[in-house]
Parts: sequence; C-alpha cells; structure tokens
Amino acid sequence: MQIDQFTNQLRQNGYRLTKPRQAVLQIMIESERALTPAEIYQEGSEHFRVGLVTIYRTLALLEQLGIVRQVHLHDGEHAYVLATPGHYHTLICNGCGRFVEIAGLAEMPHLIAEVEARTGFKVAEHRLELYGLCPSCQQQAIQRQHGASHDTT
Amino acid sequence: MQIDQFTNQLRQNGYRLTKPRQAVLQIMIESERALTPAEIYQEGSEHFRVGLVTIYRTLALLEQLGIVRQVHLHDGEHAYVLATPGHYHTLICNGCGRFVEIAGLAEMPHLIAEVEARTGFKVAEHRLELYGLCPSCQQQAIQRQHGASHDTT
DNA sequence: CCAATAAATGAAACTCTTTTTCATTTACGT
DNA sequence: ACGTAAATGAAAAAGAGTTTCATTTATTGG
Repeated sequence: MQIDQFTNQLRQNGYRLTKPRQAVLQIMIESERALTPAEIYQEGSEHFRVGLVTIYRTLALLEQLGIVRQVHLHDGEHAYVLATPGHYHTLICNGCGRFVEIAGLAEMPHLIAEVEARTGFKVAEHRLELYGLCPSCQQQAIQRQHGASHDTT
Repeated sequence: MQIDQFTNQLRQNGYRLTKPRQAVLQIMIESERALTPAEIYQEGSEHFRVGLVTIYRTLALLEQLGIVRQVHLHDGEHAYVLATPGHYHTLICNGCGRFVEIAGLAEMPHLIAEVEARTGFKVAEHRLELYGLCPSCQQQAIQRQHGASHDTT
C-alpha cells in the first residue's frame, strides 16, 4: 500500500501535507485492524507530539476524501479502516478486532433487488457487517475450554 | 401487539413488573420507529415520573430477554426496536427516518456460508442495514424536482 | 533562503450519551 | 399489612466526540 497516492490526493484537493496527516495515513496503512481514534492517537503519540483532536479532524478529512471508512463498533464507538472502493462488507473478529473486507458478494445485488421489489423502497446504499471469530481466535477459544475449566471469570 | 406476552416473560424470568418497565414496553409497542433512550425517556416523562437511568436499565434488560433489539445510528447513538426474532435486517429511509424490518432474506444464509468458506471465520452475528428512499419520499423527491427547480438549497 | 499568511494544530473547556453509586422507594410473597 | 430484596431516581462520574481560540507550521512569493 502506497502512502504517496494518498498524500497526492490531499495536495490535489488543496490540503496541506502535515506531520499528523502523514502519520495517521501511515498508521492506517500499516494496520491490520479497524482502529479507533484513541488507538491511532496512542500509536501516534509514541513517535511525536499530537493531539487527539487532530486525529479526529484528520479522520473526518480522510473519510470525506474517501480514503478511510468509518465502522460502528458494538458499543457505538467508531473505528476506521482504509476504504476499499465499492466494498462495504466488513467481517469483524469479536476476539481480536481484526477485520477483512469482503469483495464480490454475488448474492448482494439479488438480495437488494428482492427487497426493492417487496417494499417499494429504492435502496441507495447498504452496510453489511458480519461478526464472528477469526480462525486464530477460534483456536484460542478451544484451548481455553480445555485448559481453564476451573476459571469462571 | 400484546403487552401481556412481554410482561409474562419478565415475570417468568423472576423480574418484577414495575411501572417503568410496563411504560417502556408500551412505548416500544406503539412506536413506528426505532427510539433512542432519550426519546423513550421524554415520552415516558409526560405520563409519570421516571429517571433516564431506569430507561437505560430497562432497555438493557429487555434486550437481554430478547424483547428489544439495539440498532446503531449513524452518529454512534443507540436506538431500540421491538425484536422480530431472527430478523436483523433493517431498511431505513434517508428521507423520513422510517424503518422496516425485513423478514425471510433467503440469500443471507448462503451469503454467510460463502464468506465462512472463503475466510475461515465463524460468523456468529450479522447486521445488514439498507439505506434508501421509501415510496412516499421518492414521490416527494420527484415533486420537488418539478416545483422547485429554482431552489438551490 | 526568508518572510508573510492562511491553514492546521493542541490545549482546555464543553456537550452529550451512557454508567456507577447509593440512599430511597416499591413490588410481591408471606 | 409487613418485611425484604429488587428496582428506582438523583447525582456524580466516565468517555467519546466537538468547539473555541491562541499558537504553530506548511506553503507561496520575493
């Protein structure tokens, strides 16, 4: 994943290329997971001085430019992922928070067509979020069952 | 929609049948829309003295009993709807905010099976939210195009 | 390279939703 | 009706996100 394409996009839209913006982009690019503003703030703070407000503002800007996408976590908190154009299907691991963008769900257009036919709605946009356990967290769940049957926490 | 089936469910699970609980149930039953705790609080306050905390606690209890379901609004706020067992698909009108619960999406199990096969995830739960315009708001949008072409707001 | 300046930042204060604490009230079996 | 545990309401606190404003910084032109 190239940071240059995103920094160019900023410049072309008349925005300045600042240290916080570069840092947020870099962190998002390197992340395997959806990150909350607080997590990005923590990560960024380890390398240079930055305010949480700036993280929020930067994420809002990047979302507006279509570079990142907001996802809703269970408690209503927001997290952000790099936007994969056209893919609004997210698979989120309840164990470790890792996410996968799912491409090419062939059934989706049929499903939407059926809903439109049945309800008369005109569907403009959809969000599909699937929650479950990733392969590695499934393993850990099994191991925990065996080794810690006395632990009732 | 009968309130008795829900009050019975409370009693059968060892919970007391209090005025706030009855009121929240009644408000949920009568509502055409997803309601936020604040909205339920406001509605309830018009009829008797109740604390917002109690609304939160009652909704948490009703959700745990499977009587209501939490939906995430765009700004991260939570709203609640009466649970339609097994239906976690919501169709929301961008125009008027009305929602429809969609039953029997036959494609969904296939879709989930495909995702599991492709990713190795075990999907426990899903949320499908479709956004668009309901028939009546589509009409209004068309009328606005005709009658107000000079209005650039 | 340096100065001017408009954009961007950080700190603090604030708003709003949700949770916790705890003393008071209420539902319900006896 | 009484006693008791459950439930409630008020207040305070916790947490996410936003607003304000003085300071800093990226960029443009000399």
